[in-house]
Amino acid sequence: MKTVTRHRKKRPSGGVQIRDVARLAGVSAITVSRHLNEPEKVAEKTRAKVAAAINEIGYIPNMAARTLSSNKASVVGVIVPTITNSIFADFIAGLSDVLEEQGYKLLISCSGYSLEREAALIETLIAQRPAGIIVTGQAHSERGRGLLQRVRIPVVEAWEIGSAPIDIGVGFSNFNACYEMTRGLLASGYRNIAFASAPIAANDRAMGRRQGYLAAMREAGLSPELSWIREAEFSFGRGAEVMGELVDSHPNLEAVFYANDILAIGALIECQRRGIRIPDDIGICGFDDVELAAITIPSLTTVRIPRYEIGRRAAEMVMSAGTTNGPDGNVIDLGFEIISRASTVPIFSGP
Amino acid sequence: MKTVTRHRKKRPSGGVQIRDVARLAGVSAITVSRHLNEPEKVAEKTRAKVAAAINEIGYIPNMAARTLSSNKASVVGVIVPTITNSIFADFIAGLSDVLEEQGYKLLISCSGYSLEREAALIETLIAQRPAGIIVTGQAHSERGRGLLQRVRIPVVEAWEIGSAPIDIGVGFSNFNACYEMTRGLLASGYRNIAFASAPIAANDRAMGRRQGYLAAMREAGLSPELSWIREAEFSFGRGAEVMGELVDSHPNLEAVFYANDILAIGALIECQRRGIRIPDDIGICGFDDVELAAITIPSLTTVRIPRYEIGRRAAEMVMSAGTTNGPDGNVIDLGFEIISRASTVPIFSGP
DNA sequence: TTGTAAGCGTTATCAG
DNA sequence: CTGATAACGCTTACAA
Repeated sequence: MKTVTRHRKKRPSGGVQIRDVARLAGVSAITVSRHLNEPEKVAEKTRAKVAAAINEIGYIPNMAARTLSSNKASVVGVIVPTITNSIFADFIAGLSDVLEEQGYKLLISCSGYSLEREAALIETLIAQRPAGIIVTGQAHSERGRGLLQRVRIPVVEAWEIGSAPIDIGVGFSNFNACYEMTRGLLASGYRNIAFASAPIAANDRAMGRRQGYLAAMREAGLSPELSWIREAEFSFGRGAEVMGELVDSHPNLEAVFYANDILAIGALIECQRRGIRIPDDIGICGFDDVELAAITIPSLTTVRIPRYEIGRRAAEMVMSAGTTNGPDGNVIDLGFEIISRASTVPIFSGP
Repeated sequence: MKTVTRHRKKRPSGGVQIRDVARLAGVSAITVSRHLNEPEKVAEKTRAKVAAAINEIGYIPNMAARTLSSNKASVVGVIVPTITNSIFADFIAGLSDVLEEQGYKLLISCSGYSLEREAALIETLIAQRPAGIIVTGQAHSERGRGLLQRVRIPVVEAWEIGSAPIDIGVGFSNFNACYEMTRGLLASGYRNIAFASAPIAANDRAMGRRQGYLAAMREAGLSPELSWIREAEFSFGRGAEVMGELVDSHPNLEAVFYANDILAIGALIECQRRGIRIPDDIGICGFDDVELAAITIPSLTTVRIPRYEIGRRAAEMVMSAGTTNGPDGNVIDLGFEIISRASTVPIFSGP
């Protein structure tokens, strides 16, 4: 008879494991696991021993193993167009504050305003098996949308709630916000109002804002020509350039509505440079209400949006999904606020 | 004799697995794994079958399992004080661009300028078993430092290279940058120069900047009293307030060196409000060279630092660690540049 | 070039 | 309240 002796193929292991803690504490691995995850199910005395052992050898759990074994993730993924725009930084701060409190980590990706790229990022995000996914806007490529629909975890679409969300929507209506601001400008006497936003391709928020402006203008019997509607990359410099172009080509220009404050502040600076008086010669308003908008000279009329709060609520929805996830409670409108300041004549808004 | 029949305890599984792909393609799981990780080791025909199967059932790999099995992570962790400060947003953009290109995901945490919090975040980060860790600065709590020293993955300390790094340092000397700028101000004739920075507790970059200023001043035979040295939270508003305080209490004030542009621009606005002429009455300079600094009126003299590049290089160092990780090549000085603009008299710097 | 078996570090399950 | 065992989905080691 032949005896085959097989060597245990022990692969080189990294650091301290749960069984090392168990051995030291004189208990089994599962008890250590319980101590970590359901301490109330472990006797006081055992708990003390385990805690001492963990502390002594500096054990740090392996989340990859935990995720695999329990099928419960400790990370949440978020995709924003860019982290460089401060509104998304504030948004992420909101997410981060809630998630870290709950012991989750945040996996951040930037799509660069490309829907194709977004879809690729969604896929690599799903590969990480996160507890939830938070994306920006409701516009996705077909593939991206398909992935989000099939994935079996909470999906939050943040920043735009115009359409029905795939799963959960948290944000405000970009259309309504710009519609209201434009109505305010019209009510204050402005007629020849130009509009500039970020490029609208792959950006449903910018698109919604433009549509809101157009709807209010048309309602007032005005039909802005194409030359009154601009797209500009997000920067002070581009805001300044657009202002110059508009002033040069439209002598009858009365106001410009910039769909973000950075463009608007660039415009403010360009006017100061050219000696154009704001609001006497031309009214300017922005969107976002960044810190700077309140202290420029003149201060900037704008739309305040709850950037940080959108992050918080989005994170909370991911955490509580399954609990509150009724077919009705899946859209959270956090609203907006018209902030009338010195860069326009006073704006009266509301019903 | 008693026969014990054990049921296979099959736990409910989530989605599509590698074995489903294998079955469909008529190969073994390991072949699918190879197709994904080392495609050159799989025959052309097999590859096609596997690719078709993956596509057909929409297989997305499980990174938790891959990480556990291969002991190779697909995420990198970074800890910054806050994501709201645009310099860290640019830094993260640099990290992100390199890492995503390499197929890695970025795990971001914010310490809120607390070293205790940083240590806690380092621990939860290590729990994720990332491929590397990138932290801000070289100042850490004892516990945080211990964790970083013991962890067996690349550790990059970014933004300050004053001391010997734990593993790898990428950034510039905050001391030198402020020393040079202060020398420039002195060489241009300013003597009564005030200095304001972010709070220096738990912030070795701010501390280094202040020390650089002090060293240059002392070298010039000047010993600024405490009232000339300020700390202010990062905001336009605080910059404006500090400017007001300095002007009110120091009639002989000639210049203010703000250790970040946001404070400096707040000061610029306060001066415009008060009718203080810049640079005629007082010189103002900043630090960081944010976009706005170039277009304020007057434009802001400042120190340009390679924020995005620091991110890129930090990421590259994490990726290549082990390859290039000699005892000498572990500090990368990306330098800085004095940018003389209109908010001071011209600054001549350099040797 | 492909396949088999074992193992990665943890937790679910069931037994005591 | 505690423990033994199998399983999570993938990759390494080794074999064919």
